[in-house]
Amino acid sequence: MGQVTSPLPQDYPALRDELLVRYESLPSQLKIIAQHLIDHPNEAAFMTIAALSEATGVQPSAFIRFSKAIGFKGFSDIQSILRRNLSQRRETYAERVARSAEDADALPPLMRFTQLASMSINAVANNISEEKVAKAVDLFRNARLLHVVGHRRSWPVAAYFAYITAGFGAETHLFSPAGAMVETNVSLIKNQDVMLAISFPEYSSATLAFVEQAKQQGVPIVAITNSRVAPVAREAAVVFEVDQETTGGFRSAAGAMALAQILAVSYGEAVGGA
Amino acid sequence: MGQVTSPLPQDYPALRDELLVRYESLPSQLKIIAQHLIDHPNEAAFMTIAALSEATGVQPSAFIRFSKAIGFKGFSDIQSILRRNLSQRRETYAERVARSAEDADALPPLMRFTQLASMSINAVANNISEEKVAKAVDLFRNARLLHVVGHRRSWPVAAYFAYITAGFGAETHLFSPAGAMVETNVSLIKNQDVMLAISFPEYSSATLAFVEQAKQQGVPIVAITNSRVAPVAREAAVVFEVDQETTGGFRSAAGAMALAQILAVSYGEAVGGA
DNA sequence: GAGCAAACAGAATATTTATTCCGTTTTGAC
DNA sequence: GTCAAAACGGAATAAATATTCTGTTTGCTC
Repeated sequence: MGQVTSPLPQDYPALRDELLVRYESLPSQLKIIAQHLIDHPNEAAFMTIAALSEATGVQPSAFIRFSKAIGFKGFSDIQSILRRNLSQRRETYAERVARSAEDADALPPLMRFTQLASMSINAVANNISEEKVAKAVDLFRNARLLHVVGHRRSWPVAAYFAYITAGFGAETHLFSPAGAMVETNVSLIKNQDVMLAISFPEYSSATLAFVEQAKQQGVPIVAITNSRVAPVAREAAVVFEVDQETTGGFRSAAGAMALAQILAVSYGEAVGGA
Repeated sequence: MGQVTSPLPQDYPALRDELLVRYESLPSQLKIIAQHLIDHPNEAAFMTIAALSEATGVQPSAFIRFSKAIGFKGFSDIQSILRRNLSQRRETYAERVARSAEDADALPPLMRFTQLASMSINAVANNISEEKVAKAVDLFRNARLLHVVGHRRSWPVAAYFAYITAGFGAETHLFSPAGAMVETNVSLIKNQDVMLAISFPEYSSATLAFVEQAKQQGVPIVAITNSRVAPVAREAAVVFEVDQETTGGFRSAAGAMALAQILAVSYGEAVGGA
């Protein structure tokens, strides 16, 4: 009792700092609690211990051990700090957007991009059809090799799709972004394959070249692009349109990424991957 | 019982409207309560009935009468509405916990992922701060070389950021995903550089190794990760937390992508790129 | 101003929620 | 491997909080 100890945190910033300092020295269950309080202070502020226990998978009694380990009398002391902090909260995103509803450009600059991303995703949510996804997945699962092509800003989408499907055990071939080994890449395309092509304006000529190679080999194409009449769309067996919203000349990749995830996970479920 | 009545408010705006409409027709004590809830919804959210009784000078039992007069079963129902309103993120998070089993999977399967993506982006929008972005951008623009590291599912995010900043004329070095040329990569890290590290569970050991290399060279780290106590966060000068919501074990990359775009475009504006 | 219905205060009760206790398991040192 | 200390899980208990109940008061109608 008479030992030297840092004073008990009285507000949330102090509490957070204290937890960050102590984190490494805490036992496993208490680490989970500390992390949860650091990552989700607002939720924890008005959840009961039972609910937090459910959310974290840690027993209620551990929350008391945790509180006492930090120096508090009980968990309620910690919660009251969280609650005080919450009552001085910032305006939420939705409120800020609502407040500057009409003059969209009056949005805080950072908000423009998150709003853009939301719009992009909503567009995907509204336009996607189960049938098309099923059709694409059928092509994927019956293929010998699954080629994925995308350059420039479409490259991350391609890489994302390739990563997830590879995790499901798919034989995936992601075209490397450097144009260097074009021939090597092309020579891999065989009759029984399928190709996912992702292409947005201004359409990369390299992507288009690969697509036409595939087409000549009789390989079906699944396209993610912005328009039914985009170059890759005309060659494709299945076309997913993602209308990329723009603000100030910047496009959001969020919709295309969400779609890539949907296709990849649907594929995974179809092949019974974990 | 069998009478026509307006449906019970489910969220705070609806509750507030309902109270405003009914206000004049309420008896005196209940008027006081209604006014207090309208004027101080945030405090009321986590006060006990006893505390509210003290604050308003109205007996506890009146709060129950009030709740029933509006149509609720008890005052707890009203408080849960106030609490949901207080932290918008809690809505999604706690809902997931509360009805994880039945409701989440009831959504059309494809919708799960777009909804997940929206949640992920909202979380970013709510937590981002102009100061942190400015700080990160400052580090980026003053650096000799801008290293970008991310593996596995973080790789697309890294590639996206690298692509956009390169377009603004940044000297960008994107660590190649194959572990092959580790030494070559590491030897590029010099004193005057900066590193953007993107890392989510399960944290790639390769990413962490690069980060520690950079740290030893005195290179400042900007981290995009899921928690303040994540491995890369502890080394970093600036930490952006992106809480990756999950459904059925799948994470959405949408939030991280949106953040990468924000950072990249902010950098572009700072250096006056087109 | 008598009669009646609605509203009220305060105590009693039921319910929920935090905390303690203790036997078992895990961890770390030798 | 053995032992001791620390950590843990889960049931039991204590504390708090919400809700109900009852006798009393207020306000309205005639």
